[in-house]
Amino acid sequence: MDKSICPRFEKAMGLLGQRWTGMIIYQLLDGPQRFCSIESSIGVSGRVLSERLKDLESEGIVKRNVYPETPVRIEYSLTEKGLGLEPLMRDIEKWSQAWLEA
Amino acid sequence: MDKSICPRFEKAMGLLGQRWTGMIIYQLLDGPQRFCSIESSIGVSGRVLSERLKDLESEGIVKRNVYPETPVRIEYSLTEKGLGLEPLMRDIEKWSQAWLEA
DNA sequence: TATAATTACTTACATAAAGTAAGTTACTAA
DNA sequence: TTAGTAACTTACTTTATGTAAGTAATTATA
Repeated sequence: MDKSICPRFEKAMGLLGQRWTGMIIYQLLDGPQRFCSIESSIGVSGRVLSERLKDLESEGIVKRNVYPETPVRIEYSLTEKGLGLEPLMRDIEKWSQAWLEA
Repeated sequence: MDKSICPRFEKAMGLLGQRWTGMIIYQLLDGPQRFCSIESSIGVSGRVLSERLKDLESEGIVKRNVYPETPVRIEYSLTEKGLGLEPLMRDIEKWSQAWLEA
């Protein structure tokens, strides 16, 4: 094993290369959203969504906001770090428009 | 399920969101490379690398070049479509430099 | 000359990740 | 009172990945 690749790049890829992570972030670019809304819009299972949101929160990419109304409302949003991924997401959009069939 | 997300974006994410795919493409940005070289540089198993290269080839992102020398030499390189992913890879680099610890 | 090594894989088997469906707790609307 | 929604969790099944060994062709080494 040579492993000359930058460990930060590797870590970023480890995050983004996980199933659903990119879709969740992309979805949150539209603004804060609730659990069930993310779930239904991208088609991820609750089991995995729950797992991913926890990971992303612990990485400081997503923030969990609790609004103590009745009933309580919980929204997930991107942090500054998470918003930093927008250019990247736009590149994926552009590439997919340019190179993939509809 | 609402699924208002662009199907092309979804497909792109389905590709890039697979384990190792991004690392393979990133590695190939440095130029054509042989199987065992990719294997050792990113630490992917031969089993999965073989699978991914076939997928990427069938998607037209990677090209398999056979040089009939003795012994035969096989190199993998990015197609134009694959090279189109460079800006995206550079954005991941930038983001990881800006937001992740070394 | 026999043995070991390399390249580009494939195969078989074990473990980890994801999907599915049901369950939970708190609350609301009919 | 019954049904429904939101935000999850749990148990179980299926799929994906990791690990290690095997293969075929060729080359280098003792």
